[in-house]
Amino acid sequence: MLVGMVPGDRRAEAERVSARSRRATMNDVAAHAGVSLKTVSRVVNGDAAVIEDTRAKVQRSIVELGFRRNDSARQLRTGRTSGIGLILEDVADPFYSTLTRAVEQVAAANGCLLFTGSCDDDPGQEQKLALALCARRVDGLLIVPAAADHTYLAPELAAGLPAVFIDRPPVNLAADVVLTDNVGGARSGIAHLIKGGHRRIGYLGDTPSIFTAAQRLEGYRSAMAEHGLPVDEEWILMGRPDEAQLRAELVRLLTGPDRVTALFTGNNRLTVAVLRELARTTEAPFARPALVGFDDFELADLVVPGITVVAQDPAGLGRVAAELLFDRLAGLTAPPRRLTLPTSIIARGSGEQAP
Amino acid sequence: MLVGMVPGDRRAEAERVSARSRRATMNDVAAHAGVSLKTVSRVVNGDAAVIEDTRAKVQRSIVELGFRRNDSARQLRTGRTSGIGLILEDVADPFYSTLTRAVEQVAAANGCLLFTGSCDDDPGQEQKLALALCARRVDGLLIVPAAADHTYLAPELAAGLPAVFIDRPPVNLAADVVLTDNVGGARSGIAHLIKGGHRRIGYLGDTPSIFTAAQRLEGYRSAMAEHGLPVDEEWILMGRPDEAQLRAELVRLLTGPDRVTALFTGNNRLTVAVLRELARTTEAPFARPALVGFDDFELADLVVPGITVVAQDPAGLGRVAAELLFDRLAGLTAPPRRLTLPTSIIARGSGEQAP
DNA sequence: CTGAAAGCGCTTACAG
DNA sequence: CTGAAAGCGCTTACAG
Repeated sequence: MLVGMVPGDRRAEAERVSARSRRATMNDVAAHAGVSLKTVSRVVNGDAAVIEDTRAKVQRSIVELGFRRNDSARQLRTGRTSGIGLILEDVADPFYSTLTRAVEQVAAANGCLLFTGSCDDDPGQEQKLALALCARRVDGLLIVPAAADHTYLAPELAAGLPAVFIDRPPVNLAADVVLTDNVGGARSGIAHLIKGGHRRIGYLGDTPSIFTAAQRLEGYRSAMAEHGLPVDEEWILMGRPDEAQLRAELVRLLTGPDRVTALFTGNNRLTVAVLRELARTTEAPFARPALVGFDDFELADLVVPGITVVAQDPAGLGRVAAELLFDRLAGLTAPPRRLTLPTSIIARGSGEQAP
Repeated sequence: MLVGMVPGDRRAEAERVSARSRRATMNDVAAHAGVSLKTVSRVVNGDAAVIEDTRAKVQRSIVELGFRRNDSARQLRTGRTSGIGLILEDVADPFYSTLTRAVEQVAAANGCLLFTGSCDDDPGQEQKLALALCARRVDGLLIVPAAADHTYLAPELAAGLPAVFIDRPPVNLAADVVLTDNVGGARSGIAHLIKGGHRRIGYLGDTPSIFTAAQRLEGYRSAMAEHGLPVDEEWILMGRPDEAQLRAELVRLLTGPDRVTALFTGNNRLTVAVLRELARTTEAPFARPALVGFDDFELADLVVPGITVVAQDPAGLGRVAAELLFDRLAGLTAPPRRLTLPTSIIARGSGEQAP
């Protein structure tokens, strides 16, 4: 008992604590209604085989006692949790939040709740989240992976857990995966610039160890090669530069006799970062380049000129992956599948600028 | 057995099914290691009081059997799920996804996983999600409410469930809530326009039944009144117009001798919708008004002119609410609290345009 | 330092 | 249409 409590407080606290530690159970409801535990279970689960009179009596006891079924017990008995987990880089990123919403909708349609967890591209965090979800016995797992090795999941998959990877394939693990056509998307974006007359095209991509970043760079190289254009390695910039670095690199790329006339940015963060730098330099030391970005983003149509993008389908990735997961839960047995979603070019002006 | 299966398939399927239905338990590990169930429990939970030799033996059995603790059982026994739920309008909206990320971080810091659910401002959906989470016995609930009545949660709170409301207060229920200073924010935005010389200011807000929409409108009215400016009710537009309606209303507001010289938009969806309409009408039938929007958004600095906003702190809302929730879980007993987070004006050009 | 027994709150399998 | 018994896989309380 805390210092300064009066007797009334003591009772109030005892009630609070006991309320917290003990809610009405089916047994309590059964006793209150004068029926058996099993009959309460039938009523709670909407089992038809209960006479209306009994049902009403039980229903009254349920309301009176504030009973709500404890799903932890149900989960333990049935082995199903009606929950799935989604692990991604950062739910605050519009790409991932759109994907999350699509997953949520498929989950809801299948009577499942959704756990979400951001791992910030940290392999350790991914593993920690994934195994925590496994311990909770989620019915399935959806992962935008950060790890470079997924053998840690092998025992879980062997035990029957279905997992679907999104946007990047699993490593050292056989599992379903849903991807964007990164190579084809980048290739089409570069081809678009080449068709517009550009022959010297700079490429800014994410850290090359990231699957999608490597794929998109490959698309760039293959498009250039297809059109018989040489690539100067100085035109390629991979990583996550800070503002100052980016600005310096842009100056380097966009000035001098060997400058590029167009830029391709490998994801929307890079596109926006480049836009911000270009906007800051109105008294620019360089001519504004043509620009095509991988990934659409809100307001891409409202800046001037509008930004031409290679659009992915984040909602489609989430939806297709979740549907595949529920196919597995419904009993689909087939070798791991790899699905690839197409991209589309949305021309808005920045990519149609002449050299 | 499916048609076309060969005996090998049958065994494979049986193994798959049995793998799904039966994982190694602590009992299995105990038998395998030749120790008692309790000792396995001690090892799994990192209990110090186990001699190293025993610990290693158990650890080996755990790995060999692919054991992972079943948290459903643990949850049933302990009454704690180490999970919290977050219900909001739409996780794909940047405002909510930012908020979600902040909640996730606080949850992770407290060893909790996070359930998220979007209810699309549908009261029925909110209730369904909330009660499903209650049945799972989440340790706490975070709600951006859609419902106009929360008595349905009273039995749950009475049973000890802590709940914190975010962005909008609960109705007919005593619970913690974290709000944005909507009245003050809108008032400061309007005052900013008035200081710039505007006397005729149009107001576009969300459906007035939404708490924040009503509060912000109140801020508009009070700022106008404070400065002795009359408000023509024709200047006020509440709701969610489609493109054609919005365009018609903008033409009405922005043309003629009685036109307004500035607009205040009550949320970022309206701000963007207005921007889109203004951008479409380069051969506009009206002069471009000054514009201040409630809510910041990405790229607000990249359109021309940059958009002046009254910025909220979505991450702050999520963080503060989650911290309050964990304070309650840590035993804080105090009357329900109402916290209000301040807004700030970010001037970028659109709001500094002269009448 | 280790273990045997009870029990968390449900559903399952079976009986009548 | 209704019920008594067993058990899901852990942790708790207690004993030695």
